[in-house]
Amino acid sequence: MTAASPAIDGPRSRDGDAHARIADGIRRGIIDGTRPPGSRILQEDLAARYGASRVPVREAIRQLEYEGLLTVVPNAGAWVSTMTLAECEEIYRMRERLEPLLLSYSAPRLSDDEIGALAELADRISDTGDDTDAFLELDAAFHHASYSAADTSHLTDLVVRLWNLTAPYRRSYVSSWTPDARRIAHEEHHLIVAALRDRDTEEAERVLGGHIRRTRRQLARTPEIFALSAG
Amino acid sequence: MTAASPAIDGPRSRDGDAHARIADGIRRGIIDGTRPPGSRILQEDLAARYGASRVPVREAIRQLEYEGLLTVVPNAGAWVSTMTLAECEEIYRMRERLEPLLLSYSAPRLSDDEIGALAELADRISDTGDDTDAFLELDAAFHHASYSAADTSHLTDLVVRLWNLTAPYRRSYVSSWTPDARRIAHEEHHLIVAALRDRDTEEAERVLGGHIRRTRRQLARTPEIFALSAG
DNA sequence: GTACGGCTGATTGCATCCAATCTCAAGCTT
DNA sequence: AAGCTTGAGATTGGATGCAATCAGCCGTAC
Repeated sequence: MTAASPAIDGPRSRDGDAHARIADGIRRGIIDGTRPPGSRILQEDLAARYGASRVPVREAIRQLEYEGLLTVVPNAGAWVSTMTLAECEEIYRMRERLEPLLLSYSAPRLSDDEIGALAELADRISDTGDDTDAFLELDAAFHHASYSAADTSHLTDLVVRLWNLTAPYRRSYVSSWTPDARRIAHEEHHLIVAALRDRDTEEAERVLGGHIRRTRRQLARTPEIFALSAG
Repeated sequence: MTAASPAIDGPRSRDGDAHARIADGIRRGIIDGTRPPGSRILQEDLAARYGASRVPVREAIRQLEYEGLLTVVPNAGAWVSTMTLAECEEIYRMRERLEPLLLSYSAPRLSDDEIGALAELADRISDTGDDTDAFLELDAAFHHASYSAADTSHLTDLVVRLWNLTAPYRRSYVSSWTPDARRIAHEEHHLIVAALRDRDTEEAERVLGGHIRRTRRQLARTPEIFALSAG
């Protein structure tokens, strides 16, 4: 009864991370679109899927609730959170102020090699054409790498969390971009790399802030992607 | 065995909020100094104190871990998080960017009456003299009230969370202020009120940002309050 | 005198079990 | 025919119990 999962968790031992494994799994499902906004989360399903009991599942659900990814109604259940356009804009405004700050921590500590890798990533992003999945993956890698040298804890976590919150909508949003909009995004990436090369942190902050601000304003012009969230 | 707490939780019923009650209790203890940074959190203690079992206690611990208030080590236990000066400065830099944003949401929606109440609060803060406890309470009330009209969700929660994270250190920090430093803080409160009265949101943002920035720089000059955290 | 290994108590991680609550549809009343 | 009530099944909330792990202590060997 306990383990639907075959043998992979054989040790039945207490690594003390069952809840973390489960939370990671749910989170990944939300980010990659397997669990769309509004879909139900059943404790027993997850327990079976991860070969655990409902206790660590409940801990994972509680954690994801506080990350904002799940909405829990007492005695009723948990659902993947849906966002309104206004909420999504709120997140983007927060990112607009926080990510330049994070970049200001990271930029002075990036090595020349790391900046070179960023330049290469920016090139590859420019080559993605209209392949949305490729763009999403490389775009996340680019920004993440640009922050990688920051010796911050809370700020880094928060920025990742804000990315995750909007992840379910980013796919349909990005796929609606015109070729022109894509081109501008690509150019902004190259501008960030140039500013980092110049060791001009302020300029890098400014370009990044504008990058996020521009995507926010564009988001406001595509409200239809939030209509289907009610499921 | 189950209930060491006398009778207050009599209904034994499942409101579905046992974990929330417990989390609130621990959080309050951390904020008011009852549970100082570094102090141990025992699951069974809490279960007894709140007349619950360890299951909801664990959910509460998971939540507070996510908020950053607790540090959990697998198979070992949970402790109230300690912060270094660098971490605390990081939090202040985040607040420096986020609280003006939150104020920009709230300011246009504050009624004249609410602004009048803020003015009165600012006056009362000016009268606290060197009563640190009174200052802390009124200062929190002032800023909270200035944000109260914001129709935001994630941003509001986050700002509260950031306040809570530095709460254990704010008391000893504020009590180290010179009369001059206190006077400047009081004046900044009045300047914020004046900007709100003028319906000049940008100016209010600017003053608030400077207010937080100034306290951050002052914090950097009193590193000794972080020494006693290992306790 | 000091370092190492095994033992005991305390504490955590997780599974299982039971009760309370919700959902939803069928049947009854008006 | 529409609305309300009632019951069964599904699902969650919480309590209890047990195994795994950790911290500290004592005894022993060198």
